[in-house]
Amino acid sequence: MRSSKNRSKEEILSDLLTRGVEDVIDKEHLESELRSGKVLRVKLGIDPTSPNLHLGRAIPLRKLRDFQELGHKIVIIVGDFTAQVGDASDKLAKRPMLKREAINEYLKTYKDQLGKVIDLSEAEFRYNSEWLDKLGFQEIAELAEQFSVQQMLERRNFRDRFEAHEEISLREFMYPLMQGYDSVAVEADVELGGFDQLFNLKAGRVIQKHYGQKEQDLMTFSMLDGTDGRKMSSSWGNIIALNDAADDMFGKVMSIRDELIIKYFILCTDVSMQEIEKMESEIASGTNPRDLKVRLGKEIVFLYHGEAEAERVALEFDRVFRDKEIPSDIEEVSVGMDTMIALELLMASGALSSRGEGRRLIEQGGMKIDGVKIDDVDSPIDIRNGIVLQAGKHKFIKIVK
RNA sequence: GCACAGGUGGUAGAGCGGUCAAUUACAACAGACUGUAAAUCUGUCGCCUCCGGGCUACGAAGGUUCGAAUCCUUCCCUGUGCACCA
Repeated sequence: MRSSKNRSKEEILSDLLTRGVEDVIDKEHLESELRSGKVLRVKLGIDPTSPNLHLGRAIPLRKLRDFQELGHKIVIIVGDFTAQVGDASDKLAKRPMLKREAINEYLKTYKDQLGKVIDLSEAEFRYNSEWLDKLGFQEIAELAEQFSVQQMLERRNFRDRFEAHEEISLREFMYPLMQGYDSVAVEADVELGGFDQLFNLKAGRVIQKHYGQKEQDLMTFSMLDGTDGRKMSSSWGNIIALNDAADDMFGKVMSIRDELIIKYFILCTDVSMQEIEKMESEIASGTNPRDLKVRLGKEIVFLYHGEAEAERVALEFDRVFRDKEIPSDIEEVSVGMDTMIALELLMASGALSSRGEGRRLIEQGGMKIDGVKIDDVDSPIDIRNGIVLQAGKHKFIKIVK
């Protein structure tokens, strides 16, 4: 875990309850609990539905870290059972059920990723198959009794689909029940989630009450937009993954729209709110957003790769994209020839998947050898050891014999 | 079970006998410009090509036709409505 800047408890506390927060229920109760000195059990459910966690998913994780720093116990529910069922929260249409093998596959990589944000050694991990596998129909029926169809249909994405005559599977109604039952199983005091989780989190309160437990408080957070401006989601392919290589991570941050900069600062970095507000007014008064975005990129890379990498990567980015120089560390490909036709060389470099694509790239002026544009598909290239082939803006390959 | 609607390229979603490798939007890629891999603008966006064209594609299999993503048959799948619900 990369610890946050030195913040006082009071600072953590005020950030915790407001920064990037959409809802807190019950706010007064939670606040007094937090000040009571009691150790709270703070739950976050993670469904292993894709191999990579991303910055959006890291938002509640970062909140968990805050709770940890305040001395509370965090409980990560790995939704190995629920992942098979599929949540409807973030989908307009229903989600496919995942195969068990796929889930296990995804799970393998999770702990490393989680460890970048939270302190694993102090976290409690539970798999919800532990209790959900055992639930019988009797009990499920009892859970279901806690909700009416009308209540379910009040949920926005169910209602919309209902009105549009689209399918809503009964299975999807079950999901909040399961998630709620998780809260009972681990006796959660607080549950966190994205804004889209509000309904599910509330269901947890109802179910806990049914089991005679104290109702959990809940917090939801703003959703993060991805690199293309749509909500960050693995299925859109617009994610910045916690595992992304430092260069890639920085580059992706630089490719977000300017309008998202502040939101990213709030949701994905430890930069203080005062400072963020200052930046906001700087932007308004005409500061070049690029500079702030660079700062943002560094802050984010810092969190997941450390300070040295953050500095390095920012310099590298300037070198390659501002000054148009050649990256310092590039892939090498060896070709066993003295001279090659441009297209053949391009294909041999492995940078592209089809020859048509290669032709296009050359015709569009995207192929360079040692910085010199090659504009004819057929032009012969002398292969000297170490020449640098550039295929478009991003791909650099060193050619060796 | 009955009726209806539908299955098209990474996604959404047009096309409804030839002019369809398939409108458009988003995503992606390239170029210009810039402040960056922002924004904007331009171009590209199935595979191969000796740039003439060739090949494979519109759920599957057959069929009609000189010619089908488009019509017919069967099958598979999806959704909605209705019926059934002791």
